[in-house]
Parts: sequence; C-alpha cells; structure tokens
Amino acid sequence: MVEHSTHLDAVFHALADPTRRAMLGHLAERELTIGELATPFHMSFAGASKHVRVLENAGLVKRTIRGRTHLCRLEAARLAEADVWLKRYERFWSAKLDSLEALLRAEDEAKAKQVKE
Amino acid sequence: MVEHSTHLDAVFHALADPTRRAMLGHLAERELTIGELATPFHMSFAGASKHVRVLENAGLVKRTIRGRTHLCRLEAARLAEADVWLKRYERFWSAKLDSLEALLRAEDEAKAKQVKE
DNA sequence: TCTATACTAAACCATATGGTTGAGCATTCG
DNA sequence: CGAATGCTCAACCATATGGTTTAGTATAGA
Repeated sequence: MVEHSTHLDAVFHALADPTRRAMLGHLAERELTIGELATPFHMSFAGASKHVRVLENAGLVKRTIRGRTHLCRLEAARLAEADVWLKRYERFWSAKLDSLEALLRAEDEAKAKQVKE
Repeated sequence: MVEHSTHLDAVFHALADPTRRAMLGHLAERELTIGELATPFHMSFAGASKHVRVLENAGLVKRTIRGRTHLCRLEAARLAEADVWLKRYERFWSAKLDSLEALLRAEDEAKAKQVKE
C-alpha cells in the first residue's frame, strides 16, 4: 500500500512555499523572465532564481532561454495531478456528496434489515 | 501581492511526504489509532507518531484520546482549502475551459476590431 | 499490585531547505 | 572593444526535516 514514485512529492513541496505559490500566480497572468519573477520579493536575485528552479524541477514551470534572458511559463499538468489526488477526498468536504453517501448508507441498512428479517 | 498567513504552507508541506499521504488514505477508510497508522510503514513507532503530528498541526487530522489510545480521524476542511487554491489554475489544464477561453478571446478580438473600424 | 500496552518526549544525527554573498559566463548594447 | 545586463554556480550559514534510540507517563489487564 506504500505510495511512491509519483511527482506528488515534488509538486506539493514546491507549493508549500508562499513565494513559489505567488510566482505561479504571476505566471498565470503571462510568461515572465527570472528577473520579472524575482522583483516582487524581498529577496536576492539568486534566492528567487533558486525558487524558480524548484518550480521547474517539480515540472510546474518550463523555461525557454532566449539570449541572456530566461522566459518562464506555467505548466499546469502537474497541478492537475495534484488536483486528481485531492479529488479522492472531495466527498469528505462536499455537502452534496455527503448527503448522497448518507442516502446510500441508509439504503444499505434497509437492505441489511430485510435480509435479517 | 504577497500571499501569506493561510494554512496552505502547512497543508502542502504535510502532503509533500508519501508516508503522510498514505496515512490520509488509510484514514479515508476509517478512524485509526496511532499504532494502526504506524504499522504499515517501515519505520519506528515514534517516527510514525511524528508524521501524525505533522498532519495534526496542518489541521488534516483530529485526535481523540480514549484511555491510552489516540484515535485519529480525517479532517478534510484544509484539503478543501488546498483544492480551492488549485481551482485558480484549473483553466490551464481543463480543455473545456480552454476552448471557452478561446471563444471569449475571439469575441474580444471581434469587438476590438469593431471599435477600430 | 505488577506487567504489558499505547503513546509522547527528548536527545541526537544526517541531510535538505531557504537564504545570503561573491565570482563567473554569455549576451546585448554603446 | 568595453561595459552593463541577466542569469547561474559555488560556498557558506542557520534552521528545518525525517529518521533513530532511549527513557518516561499513563492506562489496561492479569
């Protein structure tokens, strides 16, 4: 039952940092260079660059080198994988599905009662 | 634009470990004690206990102490918060919404053209 | 009461992380 | 050419993380 060798470790780890989440937010608007990604944060250029690489290694960002500038764009496939993982738990917070579940459980109990009788 | 002081840091960090994700998977089946949560993993009891506390601190698990055993149950509200965050990016991987977006963009361009003319 | 069970706490270790600074490498531009 | 720009790399630092072991507390049961 041990879960392993998906991208989820890297993706969730990348998302666990507010700077990196904000960077993704900016990339959702448009493609940005490393410099443009770095400027909003109170951080050295090199520090921001390391965050971008974490995002890149997680597959959340793709980089295109054009001359001396590195253009980054959002790559959402891995976010979709994270979303799929979360979907497994949707029924635990979705009221709609909760009541459906209750309904099905009630039916099961009714059937069990019939069998007993 | 700096994003901060949500639970997302703790939640995503908790989800970044495969042991902890597996534990949540088991808790999705039924409530479990620390011992039951620990046994599937090649890890010391104390090690597993630390993972449970990470999940608890992230608000993903609630603990009820009954005698000497600690019963844990899944608490999905924080997973819902993570899902809400991911939803912002849904349009980047959803084909349906992508084509809707293309449609709207085409309409915008048509309008822009009309204004120009 | 005496012992086994379920768990936490604390100390410790190796490695990862988030940040810095300074050097270096291409590329662009005057 | 020479200088400024955009970025990476390497070294370094403090702290966090994931794991261990040993010890300790409290409850359950014989």
